[in-house]
Amino acid sequence: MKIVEVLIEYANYSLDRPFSYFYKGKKKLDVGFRVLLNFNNRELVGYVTKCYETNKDIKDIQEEMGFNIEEIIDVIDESPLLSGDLLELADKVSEYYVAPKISVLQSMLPPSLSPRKSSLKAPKIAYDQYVRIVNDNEDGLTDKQIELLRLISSVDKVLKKEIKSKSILDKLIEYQRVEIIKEEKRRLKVPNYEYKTPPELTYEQKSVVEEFNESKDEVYLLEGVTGSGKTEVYLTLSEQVLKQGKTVLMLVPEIALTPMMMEYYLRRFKGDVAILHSELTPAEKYDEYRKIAKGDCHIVVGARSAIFAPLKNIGLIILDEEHVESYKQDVVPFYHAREVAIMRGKMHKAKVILGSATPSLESRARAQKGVYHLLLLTNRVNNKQLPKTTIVNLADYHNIDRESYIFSIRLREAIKNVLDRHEQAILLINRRGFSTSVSCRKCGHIFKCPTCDIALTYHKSDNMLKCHHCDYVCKMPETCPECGSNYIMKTGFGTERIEEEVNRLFPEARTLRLDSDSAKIRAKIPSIIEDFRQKKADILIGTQMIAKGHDFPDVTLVGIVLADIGLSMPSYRSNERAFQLITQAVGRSGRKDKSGIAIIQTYMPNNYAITMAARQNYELFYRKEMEYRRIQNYPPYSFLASITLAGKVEDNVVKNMVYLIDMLNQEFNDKGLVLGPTIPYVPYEGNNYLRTALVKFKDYKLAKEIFKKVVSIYANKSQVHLTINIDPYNF
DNA sequence: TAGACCCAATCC
DNA sequence: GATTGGGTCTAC
Repeated sequence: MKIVEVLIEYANYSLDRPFSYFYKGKKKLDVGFRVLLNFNNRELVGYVTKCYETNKDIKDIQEEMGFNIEEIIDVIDESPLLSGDLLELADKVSEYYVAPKISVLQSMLPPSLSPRKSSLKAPKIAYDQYVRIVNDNEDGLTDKQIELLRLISSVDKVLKKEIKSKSILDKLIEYQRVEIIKEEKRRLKVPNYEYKTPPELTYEQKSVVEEFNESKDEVYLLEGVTGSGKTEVYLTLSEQVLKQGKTVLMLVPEIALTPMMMEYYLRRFKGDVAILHSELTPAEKYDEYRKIAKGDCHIVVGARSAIFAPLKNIGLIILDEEHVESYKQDVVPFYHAREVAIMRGKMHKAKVILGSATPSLESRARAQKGVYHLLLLTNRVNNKQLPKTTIVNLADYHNIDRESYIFSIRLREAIKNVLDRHEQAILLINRRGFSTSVSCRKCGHIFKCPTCDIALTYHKSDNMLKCHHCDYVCKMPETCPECGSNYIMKTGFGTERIEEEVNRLFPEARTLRLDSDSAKIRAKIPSIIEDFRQKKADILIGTQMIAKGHDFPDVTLVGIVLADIGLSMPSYRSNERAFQLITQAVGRSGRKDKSGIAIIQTYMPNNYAITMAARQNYELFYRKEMEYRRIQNYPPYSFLASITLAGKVEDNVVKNMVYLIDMLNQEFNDKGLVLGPTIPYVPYEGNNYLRTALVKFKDYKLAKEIFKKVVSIYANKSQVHLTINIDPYNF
């Protein structure tokens, strides 16, 4: 008989401990297996963390333990899901982020393997059936049978479904001349790109590669201006690592950029590459994951969760565009792929490269202190000039076009010039939809999301009101639900409105729009980008999706329609975000032989994030922003953690929060600053009222112990539910 | 996390 | 006296 300790699939602090069961069956069972079990009258999936053989009587065991134990219902897996090193990593992640351990395991594994009940219904291995020769003796066969036998033997193996004459095949199988073999199928179809001879590295790229090779440091920050050829450095170093017999983990930020990096890696390394990103179907993820686990490939290109890819013997981990916020998971366990990459790098003794043109302040500060090794690429590969950039002050009415309240005279003229010259333009507005808020002119009622309590955005294309935080949608009402009047007012604008405005002012222009609405349909993003690259449109309108990484040779104008969005967001990072977005967007303009221009419209023309971005001056921005962070005592000068309480009764939540803040103040004493209770930006979620406290501190170890204490106190409170977010981004 | 259980309020 | 609902407790 075996005794197992399991973690239950509920990611809850009060259940974040092992539960014991026994197993008398014959199936293989060990640490890392999923099991089906009965837990408090419910059938659930558990993850085995301990497993040992015993000869003792169950009665005695129960006596020893002090409670009754049951037998598990069934063993789900035939082999352990996670290798020892990934398990160790899971421990570190759950420890650092003060997160329930099962939540980490659940985020590490693809849906089909995740320790939760729903994984049992998720896609399984798919097989292809092949026909293969066993014996090519033609004696006693009919001519038709011989014909098929010869046909099959001319190739190594053939897909069964490609053989039309089923009855002849059946005979050949019966006579044991051929057999059917099953092979695991790869459901993700990757294009077969042609290999291109890599370009000769520039002098600068070469010296970066050399500096990297000669150094023994663990973490590198590769800071390279847009177009300085970071990708080629990644590819070169990846190739080196592969030659040493080690593997490479390449992380990219989200969908919009993955296809490009995928293409580069597939071109260079062909079938040695597995792809793992959020846009894959569960079946595809499962296949890729298994392919990696079996050791069938040595490179993984993927988004955030790919940091947990089951690669063995990792030699190099690269995070491209390390500053991008999508590396931070915004639900439990709230991990940041960069931090996990560094943890994993240490475990494997693998080097970690963080690459960006506009590094996050924390990374750059660590590089400054020598914690990371700074590598610089300062020249653009093709000596492309930086675009000439103008900031237009929207607060000055002289600048406003009479016929359009969205475009200034300057931007409108620039668009016209681009169209006249048959070049292309990109217009960026970091907000999708048509109008950003809808209200009743008569009674002032603002249309808000019933589950999140934030303003709904009007989408004209389907005449719907949508919540940009959850997936709530409703038809655009004709009358006000409060007072019945039909004076409904729409204010603010997003991508849809810009597109309409462009079509009105420039009816001859062909436009394309790219935001997460148009990207709802899978695979539409690459096709829109490709259409624009092939000049099937003159103007591309979009959100930040279009700002990153893409290279459009004919774009000579980038217009940022309203740079202020994001700056007004209540976050200590809003300047950094705005700077990064504008810098990236402006960098899209111009080509080799002719420099482009960029126009930034704003009501805050003197904001340093905007002025520094216009000049593409990272260094100066970094210094100014660091100064601000130092004065305000924000990261990287301190650690940050947010604690949120959620509950059905608002009063209750507030009272508990006040009590919690009191407790935090006592615990931290003068070693931390506790702020709150604050009503978060999304104040209401899933029928729960939310309140948040923010803690600034310098001593991480101390804070972690305090948080653990807080968690243990709140674990069993049923009125309020507590979550902790270490290094949060939205405060 | 969610079902069981308990107690009180509410209904006929 | 039965039914409903909310809050609390607990799981191996």
